[in-house]
Amino acid sequence: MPEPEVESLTATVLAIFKANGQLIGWGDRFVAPFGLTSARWQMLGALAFAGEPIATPRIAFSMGVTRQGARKQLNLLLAEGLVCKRPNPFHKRSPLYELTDEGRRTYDAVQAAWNEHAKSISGVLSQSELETTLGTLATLSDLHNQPDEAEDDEG
Amino acid sequence: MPEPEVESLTATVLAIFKANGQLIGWGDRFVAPFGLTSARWQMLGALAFAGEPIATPRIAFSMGVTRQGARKQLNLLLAEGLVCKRPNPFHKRSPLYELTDEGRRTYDAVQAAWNEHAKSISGVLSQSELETTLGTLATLSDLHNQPDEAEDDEG
DNA sequence: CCAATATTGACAACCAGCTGTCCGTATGTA
DNA sequence: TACATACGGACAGCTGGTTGTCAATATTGG
Repeated sequence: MPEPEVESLTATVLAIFKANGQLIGWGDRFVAPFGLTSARWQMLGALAFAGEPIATPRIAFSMGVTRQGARKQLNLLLAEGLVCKRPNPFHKRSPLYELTDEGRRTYDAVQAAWNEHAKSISGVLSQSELETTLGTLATLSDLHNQPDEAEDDEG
Repeated sequence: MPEPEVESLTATVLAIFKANGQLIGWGDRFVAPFGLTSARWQMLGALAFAGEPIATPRIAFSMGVTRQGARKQLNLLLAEGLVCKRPNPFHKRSPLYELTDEGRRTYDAVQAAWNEHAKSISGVLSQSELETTLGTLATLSDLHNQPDEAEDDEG
């Protein structure tokens, strides 16, 4: 039987895996009426959050996925007309991406629905709980990130 | 700009996605020397935790994945000799699974290494933080599980 | 100006989940 | 027993992530 701190950590990691699976599944069902999937919703969100045309590698970094993973979704969203390319004045082969009007409308509609849902469950999760959770998740992410991509060791 | 409670929830969900990705990647690297992947490590862990021969659907439920997902890993582990079938006296087509000696040895070795790692980072995450996080993740999982398990508030 | 190196998109292969379908086996009920 | 339903394995196909390789484009150094 391992020490209690090891058990807590193990349980937390397993809970992350489980929550991830549940949330992906729920998200897929949630945005299906809008013609989206969890992954595309997330990508639209990253583009909306960026606020300006942005290239693939930066989007990938901001989402914590690889360049190729982001590229795949970006190309799919491009084919669906939710995202458009803009020429990158600083790089001929790496265009910038931004939401189309339709992409923006779709995203806004989904966000309105998400806002409703989030408010409806905000009663059972206190702000401080969420912030503690956020901090723990950030720490765990940080402690297990790629050694060559970014090393952020302060302390 | 959404309300703060909605923002916290959104940030937490995104942090779950990110932590999940980082931990899967880290786990793959961590157990590669043992000839495992994150998914197989998890499966070995579920079998070890069960403590007795167990059938596919129960393992799937305990891991929060589908029957088919669990079955796939189980068959791969079977082919690798880390897991073995035992006849199920109550169901002819659904055998029970348990660790082989090699599976047990491999799992024990990985767990010893994990124990080391977990202890080494237990200093930066307090017990109470982990427990709060665990609770939040469980609540989020519960609120977003399959609709036939529990109802959602979508109107 | 040219050579060496780093970035980047495209493509392929792979891993690990999911769903759907088919068919055999259990189970409950009349 | 007989039938209807539920459960579970095999298989196929899809989604979404990963890595590796290659060719084209930037960037840097001599």
